[in-house]
Amino acid sequence: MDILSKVEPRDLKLNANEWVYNSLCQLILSGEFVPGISFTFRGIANSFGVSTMPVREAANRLISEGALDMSEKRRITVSQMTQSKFDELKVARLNLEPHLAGLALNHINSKRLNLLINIDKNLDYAISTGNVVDYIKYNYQFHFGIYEAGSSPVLLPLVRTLWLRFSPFYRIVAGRAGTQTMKDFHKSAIDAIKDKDSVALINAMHSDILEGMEMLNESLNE
Amino acid sequence: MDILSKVEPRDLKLNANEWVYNSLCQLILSGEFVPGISFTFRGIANSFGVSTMPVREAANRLISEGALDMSEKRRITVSQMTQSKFDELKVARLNLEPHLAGLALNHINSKRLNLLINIDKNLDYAISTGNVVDYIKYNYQFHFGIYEAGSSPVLLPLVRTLWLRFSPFYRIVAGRAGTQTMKDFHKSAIDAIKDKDSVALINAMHSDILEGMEMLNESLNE
DNA sequence: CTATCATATTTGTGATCACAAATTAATAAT
DNA sequence: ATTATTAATTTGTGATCACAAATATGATAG
Repeated sequence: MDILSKVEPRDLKLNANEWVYNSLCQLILSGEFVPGISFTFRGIANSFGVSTMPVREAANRLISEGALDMSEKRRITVSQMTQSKFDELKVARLNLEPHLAGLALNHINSKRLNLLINIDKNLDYAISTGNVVDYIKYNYQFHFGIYEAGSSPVLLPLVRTLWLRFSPFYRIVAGRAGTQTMKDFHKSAIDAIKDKDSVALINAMHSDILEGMEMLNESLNE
Repeated sequence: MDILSKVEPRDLKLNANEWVYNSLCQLILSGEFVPGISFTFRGIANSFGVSTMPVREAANRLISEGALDMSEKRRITVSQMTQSKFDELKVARLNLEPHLAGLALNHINSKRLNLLINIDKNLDYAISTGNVVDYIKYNYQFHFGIYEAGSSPVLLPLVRTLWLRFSPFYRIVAGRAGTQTMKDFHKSAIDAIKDKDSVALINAMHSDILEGMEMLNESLNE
């Protein structure tokens, strides 16, 4: 698998293991890694042109975060989803993310608001053209564009690990339902941000997550 | 620091890095590690009688989970608590743990119930005798005795990382307020389990967490 | 006694090596 | 052609080494 072409070049100020970790995260969050795909330490190390050492640190971290599995004997795989895991992810997202958005609200300035509006425009375009890869990317950017406005050193990394777990499954959705049926509540969220209405934002995010997870859930059961 | 004497001997079926990881977790969760205490990879490796390799994997994992910090330049420390981190931990706990308890309720059989009753007895004794170490231990056992009854592959590890973050601060509480003022809602929780009353259990856990975190919070501000 | 600078030590990081265990390929037997 | 058995390869794990950067130490000057 050609990995280097899909990954940011290494910033030499960063450690090799951080570079590999960030890159693998990016590949997972963008839906580049499909559930079931498998690797080896040496294989990833060769792809990145580093030794196995930084790969072990990066991959082991992702394994401990539940994004990857070390299993099926001696292979690193993108975790398979199960119904019960999915239900827990849904609960965790619904209970944490709206609150996280609420915490961030007061830190969203007009510059960031415009950024969000722009991201949402790109998202709509991706939906209308059926571009799943872009849909996944912009949806992530929209949510974390809100969350990252605040500084939440505990909740933000926690929520990121949730996204690492379900993101690989967007690809499956796309293969089945396409993007045409996708709904979101981003417009309501943007309005709530404009109004600085915390309750409205929390409700919008809750609805958005619920809608998105319902959609994913349907694909899971087919 | 003499670590080996406070740690389970190595089970040779386990990898060295898992042994080190579990041991460090145990030391953190039991309040053995106080905030600010610092280590080096080589130091820990010597304490455990292994090379730095498994220590790096274990410690890096704990760092990524937020339990340890690699900072203050080249030292591994138990993270300092801040008010904002604490508030986030409180929110996360209140939003996840009661629900986790609710999921577990139907899997708590009479054997486990008796175990919980017994743990709570030991907890009361620890409180009355001012034994903080035992208090921390039995409080952990009580909560996770409930949570672990269900199988929650997502929420349970998530919640465990929250406990890894605030547990070191019990020691500070103890040094200030003692155990005498400690209240809990374990009796209500036990009653709810007996009645198989999900709502009552969720409420009891919520109150218990709120109470415990309020107590910790007071110590944080002194 | 204090502050400054050069030296020595210790640190995390990444690469490489050794090894047993597991996987895969190749061979033989039916 | 299919299965059983053996050989070859590849795997994760842990130990060791090299090295630059950061820390600690000690000497020197005021």
